[in-house]
Parts: sequence; structure tokens; C-alpha cells
Amino acid sequence: MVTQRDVARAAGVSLAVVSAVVNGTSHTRMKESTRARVLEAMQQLGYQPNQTARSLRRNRTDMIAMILNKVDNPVYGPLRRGVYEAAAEHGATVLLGDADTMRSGSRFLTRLLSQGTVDGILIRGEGLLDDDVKAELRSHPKPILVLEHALDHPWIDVDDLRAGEIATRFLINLGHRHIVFVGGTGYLSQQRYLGYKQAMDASGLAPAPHLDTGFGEQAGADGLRQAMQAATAPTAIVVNNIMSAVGVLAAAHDLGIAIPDRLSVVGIHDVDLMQHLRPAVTAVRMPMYQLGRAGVEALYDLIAGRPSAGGVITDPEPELVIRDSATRFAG
Amino acid sequence: MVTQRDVARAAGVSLAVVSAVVNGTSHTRMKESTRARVLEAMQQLGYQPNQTARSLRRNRTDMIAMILNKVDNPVYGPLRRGVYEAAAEHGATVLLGDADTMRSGSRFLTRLLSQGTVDGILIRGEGLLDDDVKAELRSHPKPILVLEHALDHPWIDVDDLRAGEIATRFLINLGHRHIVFVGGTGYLSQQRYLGYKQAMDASGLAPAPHLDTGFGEQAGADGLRQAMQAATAPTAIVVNNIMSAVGVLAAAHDLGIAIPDRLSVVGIHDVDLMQHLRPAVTAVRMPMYQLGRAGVEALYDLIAGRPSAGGVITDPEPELVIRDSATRFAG
DNA sequence: CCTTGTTGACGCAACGTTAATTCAAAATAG
DNA sequence: CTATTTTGAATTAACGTTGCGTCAACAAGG
Repeated sequence: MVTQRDVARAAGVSLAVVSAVVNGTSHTRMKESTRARVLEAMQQLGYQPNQTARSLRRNRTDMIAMILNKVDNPVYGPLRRGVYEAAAEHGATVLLGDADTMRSGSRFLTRLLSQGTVDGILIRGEGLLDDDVKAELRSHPKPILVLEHALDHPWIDVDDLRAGEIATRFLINLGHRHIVFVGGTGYLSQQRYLGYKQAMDASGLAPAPHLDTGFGEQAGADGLRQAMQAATAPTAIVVNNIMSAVGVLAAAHDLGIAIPDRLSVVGIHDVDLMQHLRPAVTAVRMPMYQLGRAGVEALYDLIAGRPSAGGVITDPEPELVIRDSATRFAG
Repeated sequence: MVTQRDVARAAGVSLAVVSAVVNGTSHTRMKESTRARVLEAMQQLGYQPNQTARSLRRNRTDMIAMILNKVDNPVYGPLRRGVYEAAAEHGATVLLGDADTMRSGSRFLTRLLSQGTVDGILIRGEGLLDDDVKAELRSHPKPILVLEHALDHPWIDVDDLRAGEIATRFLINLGHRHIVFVGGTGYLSQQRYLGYKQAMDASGLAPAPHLDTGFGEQAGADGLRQAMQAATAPTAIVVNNIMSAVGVLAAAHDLGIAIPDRLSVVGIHDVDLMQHLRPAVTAVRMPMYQLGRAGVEALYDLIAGRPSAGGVITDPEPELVIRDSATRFAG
């Protein structure tokens, strides 16, 4: 391994100068010619800084962790992009973790909890972590920021309540009266359900209970089946989770329910996949990219000991993307 | 920060003993009572080892990088699981990277190339990296292993050729004569196409040229449209990439082509999503979990300086999962 | 009795980097 | 021409850990 010591020797300067060249330190000065000589030697020898030594000395790793419920949920694509970009602007790399791999005692968690691994942690959907994992995180010395609500940590949300409201209001404006809210579980889903409820209440309609069947494709299918068993079948549904929308479409197909003719569907969260389904799914797009960026900024506030802004992201607002899965009620 | 020094002081022992307790070193011995006292002090003070210092001293980070073309492609779910599990067995954590973030000069790549970040790198689909990035990787001092073929590095593949053959043979056995191969680009796709070609040749059928429209939903839609423009329209298609299958279904719907009645579809690679589409997609399941595990084992061979096995994973073989998107040719 | 072996522990030198401190030489001011 | 400031750089002490070398105390063997 070629170290600064080797470079220093080759360039005929001291270690301090090499370090200064690497870091652009202003304190230790040097002639331009010396700088060039050092750079030349670095090039020649193929010097690569040793992150470990650097981290030890500076007591920061320039790495942050981001924990997602399920890293391959396409909803997180823009979120990841926002986090990566903002992290890069802070000179940091992102260690991606899956809530699945965050079992208590797991290698990943142990590593995260030990010192000198990351400068801070970003968690999306704290609600899906085990209680004991949460307890371990609570005692973690490094800053933790939760995307989409937390009881014990600073947090930033997108406007889930508003998303539920937008989806529901759209269906109401299309003339629907029997609308159900399907899928999800936990705090975020409750918020969206609350938005649904507010929209229903505001229009004098009776909100149906939350069919909190969970996440994923199967959850959507289950939710639809439950919904259709009601005394008066709904003519429209708001699907909490976007992957559940796939399940809703499948179940509707299997039950012989035509979408959108007999049932209108609006999803919350938008991903590319939605425009490639048939019918293409009308959905509420959430500002996930901005959430990612804001999360990193807030985390770095925490890391720097500054007070962090936090709160709900209202700019941009959730936005309805109209496709083919919802249509005017033709009762 | 509480260090081994603090623990040593609290337990009334030397640094060496604390280190030995932490690492279970046999060289430095101690009475069971001493060990207990140290453990007690660690507990009391909430000692967490400093990974950075540890890595510097031991010259290994117990972290490996895994680069995927697109981390949220569900195809990689089992691959990631295999990699995480095997890595954990080696006491390592996984730094997940996206080929998108591997642009030359990116923070992620810089970090990866500098020393003391990872002990080795696992790359899936090297073919999708920029040439300059590949050049930078080539000069990397740490072991690199490529999943699914490489020219310059050790590699492990799943049997892509066989997958293409299995999919095609299945359609041939259903009585189809005009079968096309759609989607993808690069080495892997060529292998699968080769399998398709071999199956066609073996049955005395004329293979159609590879419609290498790339990856993703849109690529599938484009591929199908191209395929249907042929003088004699195909009655069956093999879709190279699983996400492209979604696009094929959408395009078929838009063109009024009934699947499977007028067109049979078989996808290569299988993911949960396929069973939730309508029609549910018949697909060839690849041993991605095993690929992940084998990749990590081979990488650790390299890290340890042992000769690495490498080659094509033939156990288990690619396996056909029959659903509803392919049926007997009713010409 | 001395010799040899074992137990239980300590001391210390790295690992590669950074940044504060120091200092000689050159440039500028008075 | 001396005093002061600036420039250009070297020395050095950490950062927290690990593992080799050492060693005193005690036990067992001859």
C-alpha cells in the first residue's frame, strides 16, 4: 500500500506537506512548484488516501446510513436519489440498509451501532422496526433522523394526510359516493386514511373503516376482496400503497370487476410501473426526492450540532397524476 | 466517546486485556474473574468498539461493496439476500451501490477506490459500467468479482444460455413455430438469445434476430411492437428482462393482442410481481440467491489469496414457473 | 534444591492520517 | 542596515485499536 509517507519521500518533502496537498489545507503553505511535485509523485505512485486512517484522525467517516423498509420498493427510487445527491454534496457516501437486515443482533445493526461506522442515520418508516432494535437505536450516540415520523427522534414527513385527501377528493369530484380506503398499516397509513376521512366528511359522505391489510401486492388483493364484501359495494377505492395497486388490479380481474368502468382506483405514491399497468393507474405523486434531500440536510444539521428544521414538506405538494384507472361514476 | 482505555481504567486492568476480551484473543490470557470484571465495566460504560481504529490496525474493514445496475430491480432481491447472508457469515457488512451512482468522479466511486473502505467488490453486470469507470476499477488494489461475466476479472454466472433454451423449448413444445426473442442488450442478453437460437435450431425452426431493445418496461413495449411488424407475426415471444414483460403485456393490451390466446409470453427471471400481473406471467426462475452466496464465497477466496472457483452455477438449474401467459398454439 | 513450564497480565509499537506548533529563510518595512 | 512580517515547510503528538514480546509469580518435575 502506498502511503503519504511514500509520496513524501518521493517528492522530497515532509508528511505534513503531502497531507496539506491532499486536503487543500490552508494552514500549511507551500510553493506552487512543491505542490506540483507532490501531485506528480502521487500520480506516479498511484497514491490513494486511506479512508480508515483519515476517519480515525478526523473522528468522522463521511458515511451516513439510510435504512429503508424494503430497498427494492420502487417508491424509494427518487428518495434514494435525493439522499445520494445531497450526501455527495456533503462529501459523504451512503450505506444502504434494509429493515429486514436490521434484526437485533444482526451484523448490520451491530456495525451500525459501533462507533466509527457512520456519522448519522436516516431511517424511513421507523414504525416497521422491532422494539428492541428501536431501543438499541435510541441509545446510539450518533444523530438519527426519521423520514416519515417518529416519537423519539427528529423527523421529516411528506404530506401523507394531504395525499389521502387529494385522492379521495378527486374520486368524490368524479361523482363517487361509496369510496373505501385499502391497504397499509401503521402511522403513515393512518395519516392517509385521515385525509380520506376528512375529504369524505367534508362532502357529507360516510367514510368506511380502514382496511389495513398491510403492504405489497397481496395486501391489495386481500383489501379489494374484503371491500367488495360490504353490503353496498364501493364504486371507488383509494389504495394506500402503490405496490398494493398491482394486487388490486389482479383481484379485480379475477373477480370480473372492470376497472375503471365498475370500480375506480387511485393509488398513493407514484412509480414508473403504474403507467405500464393496464389500465394505467391514476396516482398521487409524493415529493420523495425532496424528502431525501431534506432528510440529509436535516441530518447534517444534527451532526453539526445545529438545530434542525424538520416538519412536513409542503413544497412541492402531493400531486395527482391522472391516468386510466379512475373515471366518472356512471350510476 | 468511551474507549478501551476507559474500560481498562474502570476495570483496573491494562489496555491489552480489554482488547483481548473484546476479540477473544487467546494470546493474552486472563482469569475468568478478570474477564467478567472487564465485561462488567464495558456494560457499565456502554463501550462500543471503534470500527475505524479497528480497521486501521487490522488493515481490513469487514465491509464489501456490491454494485447493482439498478438496486430497485426486484430481480436483485434474492441476490441481495444471498450476499447479505454470506457476508454476515464472514463478519462483513455490505455497501450497496447503484451503477447509476458509479459515474466517473462520483463520490461513491472515489470512496470505493480509496483504500480502507471495502475489502472487496462484487459487481453485477459489469457491462453496464462506463469504460472509464471500468478502467479505474481495473487498477483497484482490492479483489473484484463480477457476477455474470467479465473480461478482466474473476466471475460467476448463472446459466443464462440454459434459461433462454428452457423458455424457448417450452414454447416449442406448446406447438409454437414463430417465436421471437425480445429485449435486453449486452453479454447476458446474448447468452440468453444463444439459448433461444440453440433451441430453435435443434427443432429445425428459424430463429428470428434478437430485438435488443434494452431493459425496463418501455423496452418490452417497444420490442413487442417491432416484433409484430414482421411479415409473419410471431405467436410467442421470449422476454429477456422481467420488467420488460410488464411492458409487453401493456403493449399487447394496447394493440388488442390477447395473451395468451393470440400470443404466448415467457419471461426470463422471476419475481413476485409476475404472479400478480394479469395474465400472470410464466417465467424462468434463476438461482439468484445462490449466485449471491457463491459470489461472496468466491470474493473471500480472492481476499484470502486462495484460488477462486468461479464458473457457471448449474445447481440449481434455471427452473420454469408455469403461469398463465403461455398456452398451446391453436393455429 | 534448581530447572522448566504455565498462568495471568502488562508495555509498547505500530496502522496512516491530520493539525497544531515550531522554525528557518526570505521579503518587506522603518 | 536592523526589525518585523510573511512564506514555506518540518516535527510531532495524537486518534483507538491490536498483537507481539516480555515478565513476575507460581507450580510441577527431576
